[in-house]
Amino acid sequence: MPPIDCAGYNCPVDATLDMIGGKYKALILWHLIDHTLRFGELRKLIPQATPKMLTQQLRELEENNLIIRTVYPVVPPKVEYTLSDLGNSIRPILETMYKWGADYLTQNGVTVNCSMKCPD
Amino acid sequence: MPPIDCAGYNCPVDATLDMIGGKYKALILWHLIDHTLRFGELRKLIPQATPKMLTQQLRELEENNLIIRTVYPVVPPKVEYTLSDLGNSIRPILETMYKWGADYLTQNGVTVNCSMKCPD
DNA sequence: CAGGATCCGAATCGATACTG
DNA sequence: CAGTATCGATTCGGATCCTG
Repeated sequence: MPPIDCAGYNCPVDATLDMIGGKYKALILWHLIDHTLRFGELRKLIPQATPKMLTQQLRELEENNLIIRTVYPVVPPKVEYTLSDLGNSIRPILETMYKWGADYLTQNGVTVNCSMKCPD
Repeated sequence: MPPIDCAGYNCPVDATLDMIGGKYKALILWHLIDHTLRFGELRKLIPQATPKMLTQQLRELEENNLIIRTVYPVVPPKVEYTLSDLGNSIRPILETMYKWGADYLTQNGVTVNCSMKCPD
């Protein structure tokens, strides 16, 4: 493992955090694994996020090329979100974090009764 | 704390993000791997963090039991920070994120020339 | 040496209302 | 349906000065 200016903002770990560290980003990505979803579906899956926040997070994920936004020129409007290849490549990170977090919560008496993709 | 629902803020991935997502937390944890460090040493390793921020992040890491703060009752004051077992257990996450981030940066033309523990 | 205290501007987040 | 626009509350982060 190669050198970089550790102190700088370009540490790989920080770069990763910048990509998925946003308020609802991990949740959005997780929901999109193996699922193409529409805006309204994401709203239902993540009700605590206001439309504004959801839009913002989705736009940032799109800018980072983690997700693909497809607009169908129909009425009523239809927009679908799906993971890009880059988005898919991040799956191992989410899974590693999921496992650690689940262990941690469990050991602290929190019952983890969902796979985080549960709201199905 | 009772069961959680996916949509709630207690998804394991979010719990993990809450623990290591702070401004300099990943960096601090990374530096502490295999190293016990004093406050002043951390300051030199992470010069972009003001003392205030560094203290704040360290306190939060301590509250989450990721690090151990040892105060030696001497003058001048001497305080050492070291990873707890829980802190050590998070290493795989940091490494997974490091690898993904390094690949990403590399593929985007950013030269990653340090191991993030480089400032040695 | 290792911080605490204080001030303040910037950024984030949320609730609500409105639109093509 | 899939967002915008606006406003206000909260939080974050940095600069500066102070202390046991």
